[in-house]
Amino acid sequence: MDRKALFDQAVAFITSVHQVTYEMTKDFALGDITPVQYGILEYIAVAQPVTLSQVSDCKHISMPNTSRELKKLTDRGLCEKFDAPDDKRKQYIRLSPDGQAFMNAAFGHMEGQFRMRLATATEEQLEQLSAAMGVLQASLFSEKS
Amino acid sequence: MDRKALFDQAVAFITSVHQVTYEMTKDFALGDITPVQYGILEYIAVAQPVTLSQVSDCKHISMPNTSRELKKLTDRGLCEKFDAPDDKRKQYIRLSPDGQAFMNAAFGHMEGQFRMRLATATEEQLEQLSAAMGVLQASLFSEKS
DNA sequence: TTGTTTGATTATCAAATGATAACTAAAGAG
DNA sequence: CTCTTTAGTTATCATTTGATAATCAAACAA
Repeated sequence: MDRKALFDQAVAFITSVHQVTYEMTKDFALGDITPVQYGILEYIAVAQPVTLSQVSDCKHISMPNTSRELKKLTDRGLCEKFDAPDDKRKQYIRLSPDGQAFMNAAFGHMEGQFRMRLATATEEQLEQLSAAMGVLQASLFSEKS
Repeated sequence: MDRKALFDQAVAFITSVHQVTYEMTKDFALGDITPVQYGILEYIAVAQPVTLSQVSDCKHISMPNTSRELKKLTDRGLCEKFDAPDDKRKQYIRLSPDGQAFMNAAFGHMEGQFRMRLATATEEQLEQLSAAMGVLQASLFSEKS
């Protein structure tokens, strides 16, 4: 198989994923939440409870900046910090009820877009889709390295 | 098929794609080119020649800001503007030789990462991969809407 | 115990990005 | 020929984001 052609296909594919992700999320009102803050909330939503260091590592934001943004978010009542029982240096973070509601709305919006895109798909096509994502995530887009 | 589960899988998948894309590109030296500027160059590379308006539309940057960033890039000798023969209002943009060299290096780096990830894959797996990307791009990540 | 590492905070600064208004010139519509 | 729209530019401003230094307390290692 032609690896160069496969690479070109992968570039086009990645571009499409980014493009479609943008289109599926752009018309959700962030209010006064900045894109970076939204990314943090999204990460907390799927991984909570998390420490500040985890947010810093996973979202590639320096600790001082992570601390700053997270302070803003807690001040706005979207998430809560609580001490780790084992290590008094650590702080865990989770979404507050307001934060949960916000993220539920965000994910709900995304899911709506998602369903629209797949509205006309047959059962068989959905199975194919799931299988295709499985294949890709097991190989090209695995995060083990 | 459970659509909610499929949605969750899609969210995880999209996250992985973004994550891996970041990891494949992060250690390429941008020099004094900013991320937004890099995105513009990448777009020009695959779509050249393009007008300013096209860049603005596709990269979701307002015309004034597109004009500003493109001016910086042409000043640095990475791309060139030339008048459209048919419409004197339009300006086409293409990469300069330096810009081409830069983007060749960038794509070369990405391709290296890409090959590393697929180094142990069998011929059959590569075929599967290509097919999987085809399936996804034809359904979930099509950009027709 | 002393020194070092880790987790987090605050303060400050610089740079990148986004937004808006005002403007020019060419093209197109009536 | 006007009027409007399109393509692009310049200038300016606010905000967001990234980067760095200095600090603190707890944990850990010698």
